Amino acid sequence: MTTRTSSSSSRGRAYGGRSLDERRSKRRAQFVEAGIAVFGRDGFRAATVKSLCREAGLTERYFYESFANSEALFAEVYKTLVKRLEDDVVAAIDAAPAEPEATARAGLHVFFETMYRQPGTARILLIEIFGISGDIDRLYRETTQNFTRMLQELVGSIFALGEGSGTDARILSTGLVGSTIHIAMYWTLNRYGDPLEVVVESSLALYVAMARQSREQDRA
Amino acid sequence: MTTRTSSSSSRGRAYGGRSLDERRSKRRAQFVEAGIAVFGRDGFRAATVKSLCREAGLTERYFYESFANSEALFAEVYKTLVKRLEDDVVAAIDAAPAEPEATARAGLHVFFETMYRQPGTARILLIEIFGISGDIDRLYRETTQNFTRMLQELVGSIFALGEGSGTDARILSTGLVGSTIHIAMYWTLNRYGDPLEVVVESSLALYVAMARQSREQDRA
DNA sequence: GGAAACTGACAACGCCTAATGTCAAATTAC
DNA sequence: GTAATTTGACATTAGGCGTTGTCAGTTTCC
Repeated sequence: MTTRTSSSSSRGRAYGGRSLDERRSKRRAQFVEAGIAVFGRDGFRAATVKSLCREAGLTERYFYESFANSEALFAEVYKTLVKRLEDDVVAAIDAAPAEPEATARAGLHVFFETMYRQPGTARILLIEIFGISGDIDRLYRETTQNFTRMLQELVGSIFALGEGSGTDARILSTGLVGSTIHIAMYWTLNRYGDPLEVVVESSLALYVAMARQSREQDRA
Repeated sequence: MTTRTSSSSSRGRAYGGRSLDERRSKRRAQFVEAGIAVFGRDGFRAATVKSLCREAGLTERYFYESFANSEALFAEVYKTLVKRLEDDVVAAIDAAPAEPEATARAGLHVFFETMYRQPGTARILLIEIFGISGDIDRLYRETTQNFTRMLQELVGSIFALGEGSGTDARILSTGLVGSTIHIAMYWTLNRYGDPLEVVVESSLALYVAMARQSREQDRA
């Protein structure tokens, strides 16, 4: 039992010109990058704490300083990659002509391009995420729901996914997101055998078809 | 080094009124059923050889008689469940009115009903299948491609997924299959919060929309 | 300059698992 | 009936992994 209080001056002093918080968060970031590399290359199952430490150039001790276990790191890695992708997609959408189809095309282009240029990211976002644990399943579900909601707001307001004949707009959006994810998965698992543009246009076609269908049903 | 040849009469005699092959294949089947139960309940990662043996009511020895490891059993379990689902879907399609939309609806209904009634099956087919190993990834890819091909043949010949504006029919089918899978996944992870019929109709709407789109493009 | 905190390399403990081996009891063939 | 095969329960081996601990060397604070 230590009597040292948190107000003690001996706690968290500078080292190497950096404060404790700075050092800690830098190490944490190193582990996240290491996780992106290792999980993307070897997969979650094959990744060990030791291999993550080796990749990060740090020791186990600092791993447990920031993460309870490798699953916690994986969750952080996943969130980081989703955030980066989301930012890129939003940036592309903002830069695109303010027209529904062009907007969707721009977003999809960035999405598939990322999957193509960063196979590790693709593996983590599309494949490794499944079957790790209940918590990770929940993370996936929440993330996908966020994306679906974003899709409904960004594109859905223009594309107008109407409800007709016993369908549900959220499920329709889920289906569209799923078609894109699955095409990406298929593309990734097939080592990117089809040209990027064909993949983008095919994926886009589903959105366009659904939008047109909804428009006609709104009219009726 | 044994000098016993395969023609020896001492090899594979009857026991309990059954031949060696019968006993072996029965044990094998027991393990497959146990795998369905355990993988579906606990997931692949949490399943151990011992737990599979306990569930099957057999010992490790017989496990290794039929399977090299738990991954091999998982592959067998997956194939078995896919086969059963495929048979059910085909049966429903054959029994449905020979009209495109009714056919698709019947198939989707059986698919989602199975996911609903057998959550373990849903978990194995939709979630556990990912990230186990490269071999299992390949199995998933091949299975999905088979389903996609079946979709193109069964429904695509009527729905006519035409190629227009730089799209590819196989990728479109992949997208449709993906939308269905993803809706099922979302539905499963959300503990079946939406009514079965709404899920079926929403999933169907994507096929119908895509078919209509293709028809119009064929005309042009 | 010296005490205290920090770092990094590595040891070590304990746990779990896959996979193989042992052996007595049950069953069958001759 | 008896020898050989089959079965089932259990032991054993070997190794990997997560996690915590040790300790000498470095940096900082006063």
